[in-house]
Amino acid sequence: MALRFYNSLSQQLEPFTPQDGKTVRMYTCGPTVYHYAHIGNLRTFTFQDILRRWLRASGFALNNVMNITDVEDKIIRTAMAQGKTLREYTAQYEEAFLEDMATLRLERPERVVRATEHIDEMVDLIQKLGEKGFTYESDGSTYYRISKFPEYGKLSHNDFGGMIAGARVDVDEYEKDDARDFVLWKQKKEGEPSWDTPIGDGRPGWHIECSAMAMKYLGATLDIHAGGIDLQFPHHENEIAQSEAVTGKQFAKFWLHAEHLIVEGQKMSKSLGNFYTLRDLLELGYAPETVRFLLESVPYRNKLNFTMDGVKAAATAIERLRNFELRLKTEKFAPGGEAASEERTAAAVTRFREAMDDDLNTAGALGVVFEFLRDTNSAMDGGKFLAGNVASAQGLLNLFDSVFDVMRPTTVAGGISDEAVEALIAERVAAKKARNFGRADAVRAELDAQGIVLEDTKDGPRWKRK
RNA sequence: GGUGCGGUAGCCAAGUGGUAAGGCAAGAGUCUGCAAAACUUUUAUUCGUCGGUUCGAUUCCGACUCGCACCUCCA
Repeated sequence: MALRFYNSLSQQLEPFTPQDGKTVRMYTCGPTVYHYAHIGNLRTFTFQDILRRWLRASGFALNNVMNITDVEDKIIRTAMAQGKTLREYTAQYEEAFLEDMATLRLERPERVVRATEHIDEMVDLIQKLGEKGFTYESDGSTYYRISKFPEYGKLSHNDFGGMIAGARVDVDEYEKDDARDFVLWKQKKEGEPSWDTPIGDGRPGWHIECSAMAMKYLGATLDIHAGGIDLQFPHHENEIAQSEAVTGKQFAKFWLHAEHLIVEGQKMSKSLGNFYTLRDLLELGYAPETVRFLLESVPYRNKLNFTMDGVKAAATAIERLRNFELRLKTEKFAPGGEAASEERTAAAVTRFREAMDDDLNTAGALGVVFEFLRDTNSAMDGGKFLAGNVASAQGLLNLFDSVFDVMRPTTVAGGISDEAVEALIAERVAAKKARNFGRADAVRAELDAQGIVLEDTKDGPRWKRK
């Protein structure tokens, strides 16, 4: 089965190929930089990273644009309260966000673009919408007239026929013709940052930035547009309305939405005290790759219950993977090759690919890897895994890690060097040989204190960092 | 009220019209100077409840129930 994704637009799994057959033109909704990213945000960005990596593993090139929303009500309010310019205020969080991405090993999209640097494109788009009759002005602000776009609702599959009973009625400070209409350009308020443009002195609405930047860099029709589930409505619905009204072309072939994360079974919120940033978790002593593994382990369309037990389980699971690789690299296998082992590895590769091809079923893919680990460990114990089987097994691990990226421990600065460890181990080996177990145990304790775990195997001692 | 998602072992979590992956935890074992670590192994007659379709359903359909999300800013 070929690569396929669940398309929110059709609500079905669809086979995926980029329009030109080679390069995937993808737009991913990035962060609003008014606070540190929380673990829920990072779940979505981890999904986008997995998506990128698997597209590449499937043989496609990537052209991925991610936006940074750096102008928006909350940003303006807080920046002004702190007496800072927009840029001064957002720079710190943008930097922190990019740092968090790097820490979690999330690849940097080919282009990361700021909303404030694309005001001209937004204004241009709004003017085009105006020429086509999709806008109206009210109190100096410009709105999108949804009644002019009959397909409105096709992404969120909402019925907008009339007011929605039970839903809270929109209370906007501006006058709109229809409660559904959304603002494209907001008139300047006294003292707030603004841009003086042909459509007035003001600032852009939230939705227009993505349409403008996506089409500027990726053309009228994207292969993939991805983001968090909460953006499906109204943000993405509005992007479609803006973009398709102007181009008359389908805005995105595929819409991929990542489910939210909950913490200890509850919605994450500051009031519940279960609101975590990556920094919080690192301070608790968890390695970045442990957090990454946990975020990856549940398929993106399912809610992920983030628990401290889960983080600990993730850490142990990674240990198991690393132990296997260590064994693969250090054990002296007998010469020759075992056909059964080659077949097992080849089957695992196929099944791993099938799981990932199936809408990025990371849980299934992990199952394949762990099953492979168990069976291969058994084969090694039984002498059915030979030197000639190492390369392909390592190849499977490499394929796995090219997507999951958890094998490499995050290095801690200032630790004991590899050479020093080796020297101590050599000393212990000598002590053991001389049956000086007191000294041997002392060395082991010393290494332990340095965060080094020593393992005696039939091929001699091997070690790893905790 | 509308829309959508989900209820699978102690916890997390895949999955299929043909009789339940995997991870963690727990029990047992192997190895070892002692350890540690590692590895192996055991653990759901059962997939929210009740009906229906079927030779056969956890998997399809219906009802019910519980939980969640969105419909307003939100990854």
